[in-house]
Amino acid sequence: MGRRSVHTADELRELILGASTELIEANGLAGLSAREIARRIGYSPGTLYNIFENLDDLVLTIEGRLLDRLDQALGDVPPASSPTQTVHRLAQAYLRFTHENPKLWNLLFEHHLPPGREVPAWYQTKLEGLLSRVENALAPVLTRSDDKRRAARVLWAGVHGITSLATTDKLSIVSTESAPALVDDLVSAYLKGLGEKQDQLAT
Amino acid sequence: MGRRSVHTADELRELILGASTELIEANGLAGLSAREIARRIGYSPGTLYNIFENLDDLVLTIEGRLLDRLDQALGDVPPASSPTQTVHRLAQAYLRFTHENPKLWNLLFEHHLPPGREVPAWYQTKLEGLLSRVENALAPVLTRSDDKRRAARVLWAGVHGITSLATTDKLSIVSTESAPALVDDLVSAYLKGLGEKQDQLAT
DNA sequence: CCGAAAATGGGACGCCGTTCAGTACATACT
DNA sequence: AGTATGTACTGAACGGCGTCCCATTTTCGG
Repeated sequence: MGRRSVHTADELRELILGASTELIEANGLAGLSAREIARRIGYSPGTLYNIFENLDDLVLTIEGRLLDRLDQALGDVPPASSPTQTVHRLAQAYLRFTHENPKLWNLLFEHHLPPGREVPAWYQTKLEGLLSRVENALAPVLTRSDDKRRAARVLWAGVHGITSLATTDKLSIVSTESAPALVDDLVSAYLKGLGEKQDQLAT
Repeated sequence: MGRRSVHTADELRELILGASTELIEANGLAGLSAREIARRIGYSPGTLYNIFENLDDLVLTIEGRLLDRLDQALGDVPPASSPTQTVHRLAQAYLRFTHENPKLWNLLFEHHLPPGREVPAWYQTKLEGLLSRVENALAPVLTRSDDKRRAARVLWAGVHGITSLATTDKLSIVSTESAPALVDDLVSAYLKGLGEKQDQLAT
């Protein structure tokens, strides 16, 4: 068979990404297969390889879009009266996002590149963009940029840890329902502790 | 071929677990395959299924032993002068353990059971045992058992988040070298913040 | 209208997990 | 010692997978 031209390359690309996303939302990374994608969109497996280098490339594309969506969700958070409150809002928005897209979110951690292959540069850039949202929220309260960097990373990792344990079947040390309370507790206690430390340094 | 009886069932079990562990340490879960295990130990793939129900069963067994090893490592941590210091030591011991066994540790999060299958009861028990080590360390400083539970979970999840981001290729928001400092920062600021909260409640 | 380029299908290769019938061996019994 | 019994084991088979590639068909430029 030859050129069908019932879909443009871009349309085909979106078809593939759409079908892939559905498969992942249904069954995680394990539910994804080139053959199943092809079946769903009515093309043969080989066609996928005209558009994506391989499945890893496809998955990275989906991950990129997911990071964009999270960035947008965090961007939609209105700044609150205090930096502390803003961080709380960001953390809860992150939590909400992961809760609404659990399988897709897990993709970021389920998926590994084959040994030796590096993550693309734009991927790292997107992550830094997300982190900088937290850093900016912390700016009024932490002036030293090293402190800001560290605090943002600790908070990010902490919230990630909670959501990661909550959305993973394999050990719910943390239940889905308790996650928001834990996140609040982490953010408030950690920031309070940081504040006290600063006071000590100031005296 | 018939019974070889060059190895007892227990020896065979250990051979299989040993080869599997090596494969995972080399290439993560992706490096594990029933056929490759069989090749390495000089048996046919079918033999594995006399001893383990399937690969998931085998992997869960490895995970169980890993959790036991971590439990032992945490048990070897000597109590410090203050509860806060003890928690610091526990956190650093956890970090060290994951750093020394990165691929094996990642197994806990890479591996998912097929949909519908639940984690065995002993697995949950082991996890609770680990958590209770943190709770016990917090006991002198947090009397309300709810507070203890929450604080232990937040700390556990927080440290997990940091190590998880540090040991994952796919985005090193956190570098391996900076992880210990982040863990210290998290523990000290969080506990300080908790202390202040308590003071407030006491007044 | 024809030739060239491009897109696609479909089969092939070498993997995978898992199952199972058959076989060769060790043991138990006579 | 010889035979019967049961079991540990093999190896092939099934249906799946990712990826590659060639033949074919269709579209487009001239």
